[in-house]
Amino acid sequence: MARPRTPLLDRRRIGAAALRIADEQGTLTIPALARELGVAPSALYHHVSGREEIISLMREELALETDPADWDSAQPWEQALEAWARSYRMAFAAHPGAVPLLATAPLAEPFMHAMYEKVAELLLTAGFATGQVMPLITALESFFLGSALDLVAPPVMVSAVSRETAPHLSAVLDNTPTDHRRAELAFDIGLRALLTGFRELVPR
Amino acid sequence: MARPRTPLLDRRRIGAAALRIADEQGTLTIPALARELGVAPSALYHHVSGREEIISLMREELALETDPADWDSAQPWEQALEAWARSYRMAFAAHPGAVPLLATAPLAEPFMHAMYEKVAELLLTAGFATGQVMPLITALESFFLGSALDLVAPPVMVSAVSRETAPHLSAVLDNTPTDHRRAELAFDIGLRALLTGFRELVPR
DNA sequence: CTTTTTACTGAAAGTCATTCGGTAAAGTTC
DNA sequence: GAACTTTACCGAATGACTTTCAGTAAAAAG
Repeated sequence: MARPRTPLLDRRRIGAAALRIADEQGTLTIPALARELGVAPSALYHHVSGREEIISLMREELALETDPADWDSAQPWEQALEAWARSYRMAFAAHPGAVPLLATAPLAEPFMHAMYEKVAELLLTAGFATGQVMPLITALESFFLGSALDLVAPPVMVSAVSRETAPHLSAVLDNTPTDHRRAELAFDIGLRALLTGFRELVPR
Repeated sequence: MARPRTPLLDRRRIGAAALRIADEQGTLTIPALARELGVAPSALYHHVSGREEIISLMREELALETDPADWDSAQPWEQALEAWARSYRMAFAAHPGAVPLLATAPLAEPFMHAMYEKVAELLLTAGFATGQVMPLITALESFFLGSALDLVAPPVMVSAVSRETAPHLSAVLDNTPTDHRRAELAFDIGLRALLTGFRELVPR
């Protein structure tokens, strides 16, 4: 019960386990994470500086789950952006319980740079102005993140009393699915709108 | 030191003080909030059920800060939506430190209903199909929330090393402001794109 | 004036993140 | 391969936090 013959922990395993815990329980505590890893809580601090860094590792793990082959910069930019969006969304949708933790977690620089470089090149070759590219990327990512949070947002319920005071809302909600398709529809319509809006921004 | 001659607390004061604390310190703790209110921590539990509810009160306070006169459903729908968006954004931008807490806070039903009812009516009279309205609202709100989170996102820095490995990103970042205009530009371009995208969705 | 309700205090319980000294195995050096 | 240094864990301890609960005295109600 001192040093194990083979290391039990590394940053990768910690991040993956933390993602599992947060996904199942909706929160992340060091004791729970240590239990999942079969280790004492204090052992974690030999590999990470603290809870914040663990959450960053989770975000990293999520980034690794987005299949990079999903979107190639060979395709026309609209298709490539859409593929990026869907792979982004799928990663978050696979871990809804962890989304609140991940929403504010900074992605470590090398990961971010790799992704942004790829998208930046895509948009530049598509003909967008240099000064437009970063705002476009940020706007897209904001939408992705907001949509991820929407995955765990409490569903809007119209009670009987408000049915009279909010007739339009009631009618609208009657025509809105209550299951997972609700968030999906919103994502689809928003993504489509963003892409058509972007198309008109390309200098000709 | 028992019951005060006039109540020191009510839900409104608690929410406002909590918003102040979170905004200044970036986090919210019950002791800090109690101190701000000149009260013992346990006193708060006579007015709210716990920390979660306090955060909802903060969200409520924020909603009250959006000037309802800012957007009238009398205007053409594009202008009204844009006004809604800007008042939404301004409220969040006024409390950047609190954004991470507020991002996942559910807004109490009466507030949400009032807002949604107004937007739903707007979109319905604009001619959108009933089944489209809620996805449109959700997509917009996702973008707003994501943009709010972007307000407190760490700025992307291109270190010297990545200048060679990420040439496109470097060029793009050189043409991107680093101050508050960064998030503002992204919001503007995203909002514009969403609105033009929406316009093409109206059944004729 | 008596009774009940209200709005607070103070102490205490339980959980959590984090630190630190100890320990034995693994790796390194000669 | 022996002596050392380093590594990767454990266990205990600290301090902060959220929440509960039994008082308490003023306010409000009857």
